[in-house]
Amino acid sequence: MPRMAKERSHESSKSRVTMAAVGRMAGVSQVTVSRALSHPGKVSPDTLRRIRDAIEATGFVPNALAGALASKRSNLITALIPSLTNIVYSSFVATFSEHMRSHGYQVLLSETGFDAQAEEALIATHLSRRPDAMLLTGIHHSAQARRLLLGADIPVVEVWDVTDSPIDMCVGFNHAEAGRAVAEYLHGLGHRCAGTITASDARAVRRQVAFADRFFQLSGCRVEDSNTGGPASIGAGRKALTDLIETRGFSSGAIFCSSDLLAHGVMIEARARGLSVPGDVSVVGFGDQDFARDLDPPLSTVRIDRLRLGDVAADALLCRIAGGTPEKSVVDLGFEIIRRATI
Amino acid sequence: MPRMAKERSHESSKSRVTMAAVGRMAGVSQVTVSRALSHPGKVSPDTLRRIRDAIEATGFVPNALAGALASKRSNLITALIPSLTNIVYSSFVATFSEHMRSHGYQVLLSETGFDAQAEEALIATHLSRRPDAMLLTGIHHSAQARRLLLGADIPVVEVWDVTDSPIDMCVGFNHAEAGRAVAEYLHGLGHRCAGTITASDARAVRRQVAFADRFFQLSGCRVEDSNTGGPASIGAGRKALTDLIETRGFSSGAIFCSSDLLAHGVMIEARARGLSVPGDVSVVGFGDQDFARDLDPPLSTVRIDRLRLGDVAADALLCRIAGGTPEKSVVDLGFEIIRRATI
DNA sequence: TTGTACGCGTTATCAT
DNA sequence: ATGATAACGCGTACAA
Repeated sequence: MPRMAKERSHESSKSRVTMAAVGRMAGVSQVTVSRALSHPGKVSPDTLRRIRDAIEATGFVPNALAGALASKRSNLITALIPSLTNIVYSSFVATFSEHMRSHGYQVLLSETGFDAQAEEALIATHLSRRPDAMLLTGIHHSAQARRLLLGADIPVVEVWDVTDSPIDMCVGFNHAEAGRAVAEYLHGLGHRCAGTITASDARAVRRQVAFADRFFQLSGCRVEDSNTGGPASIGAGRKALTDLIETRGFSSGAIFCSSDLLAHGVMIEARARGLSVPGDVSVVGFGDQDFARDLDPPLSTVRIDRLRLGDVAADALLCRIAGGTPEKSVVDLGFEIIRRATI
Repeated sequence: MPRMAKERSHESSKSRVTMAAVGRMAGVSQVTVSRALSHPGKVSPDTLRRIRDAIEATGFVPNALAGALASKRSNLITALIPSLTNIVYSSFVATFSEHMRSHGYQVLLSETGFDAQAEEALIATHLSRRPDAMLLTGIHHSAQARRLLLGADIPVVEVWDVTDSPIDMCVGFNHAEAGRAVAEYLHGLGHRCAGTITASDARAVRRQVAFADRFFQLSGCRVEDSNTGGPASIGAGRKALTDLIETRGFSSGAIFCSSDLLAHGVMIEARARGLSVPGDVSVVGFGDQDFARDLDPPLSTVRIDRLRLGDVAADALLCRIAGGTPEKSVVDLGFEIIRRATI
């Protein structure tokens, strides 16, 4: 009994045209197809044409998995951010991604939800894709996360914060300094009473604590804080002002919010309560989101150059990938207090 | 002269511990390590322990590229959305990603910037990673894009719109219907004069056109439109109301905005001009973003169940990946007009 | 329960 | 300018 040709036991129906197939059609070997794609100059114009025709005809799309496996370069960058829906992070990562894309890299993005355990798990998953570099948000990571990263031995940039001991490189600003600066600024403007509204974000809390300490130091006024217990939103800001007023004895003064969104909520709630801004309550946001200048009155805030942050982080990674050493492994981009009409 | 061992010409310093290495340390072969990871039940408890110890000791992270190449399953889903910073899309994709993650898939995300050419290029790049499925936003794609997708022969879901001829599956709602519904709703409320404010988004424009046609049909009022010529924002909304009033002769009536953000801008600008909402101008947004209910007055809008959209799209893909056939290849999720205090 | 052999589709090296 | 060949690190089939 004749043995039948063994069937492919593994029938997947996905795209199956390979460089070898393209090569056959063009009358060359697989290697030449590979060369035609990566070093067109090293292939004769005539074969190049035939290969391109064959690619067109077959709809060939190179298999980047195989390429990465063979070359040990995935052209993949991995990024972990706390939240996709928080525009502060998404706008930053959009810049970062575009910068990377223009250099031939794709960015694999995941949300950690501000959770270090989730981050750790994601780091492992991401590393399994063998990224050429990785971006993390913040400087606090689980011990295992650090171990994994160190073991992976790829460029890593931590953003939105600064530290003397980055895993590899870091780009951001000092949150405690920012909190203190706002305290000093408000005090300098004559404010003697202040409250804070803070979302549940560790960096926001550090700003708040620094603000409260410094403001107390300067004015002797104990700063009441209302923590939203969740992500920043306009609704959370309204609730928090209510909380400050109704349960924490806040009557008037300045309010430092951990985000512009909260500040916006404060403005709405204040108006609804018949309180004037900045007459009865002054408000300072954080982030200088684009709507801040468009509110009425325009919102005072702290500007972080998010786009620059994205670019600097991307450049740092690209530099290290190229084998270089960045001038500084820690870049403090600083911040800027923007005075508008709410203080 | 003795031949020296050939050097690895290809020194990359990245993580190089393999299953084979783990196997050596545990005293088993590479396959057994592979099995220990994917089918722990098929490995004796004792070797399983030794393998796990070895993994722990070496910090082994499996190479998903090699795995995908061998198994023809990448556990990667690719998604293309117009904008990362537009919360309407980012909140949807966050749900989608989380849903996929919980099923063992990672999502590779890119922004098209509402540009079909950019989309086409991104589709090719994404396909090179051999995703197990793909998500696209919208139903209009370049001919080449369709060709690529069809050739890739993977599940595809198109979201945020519906059509009778999806590439594969589609989940969304009918934009023209939504525009008409708002026109009818406003007319039913007694409005006889209306304007529109529209961002430069093809779907938004389709809603606007349908709205204008229907409203004219019902009331005889010619609907003036102000197109923002860019993405939606509060600032754009303020400008557009100004434009409507100062250059298009709009004095009072209802305004249908293509997004809640624009509507919010309209409310701010109206107040700044001493116009009352909804007394002088009534406003309807689109999207029901979470802040809509927190504005003062609360914003009327059209709700799209974005989270459900993300879940349904994910389930559709998962179903097809599992080899099943979804009950319906086109799912119309509809929309809901939410009346709050601005109309 | 475990191992051997092979193939996945590409890049790198060396030879022609 | 082009090709042959050997990795790359893992899954799958099959044998032991």
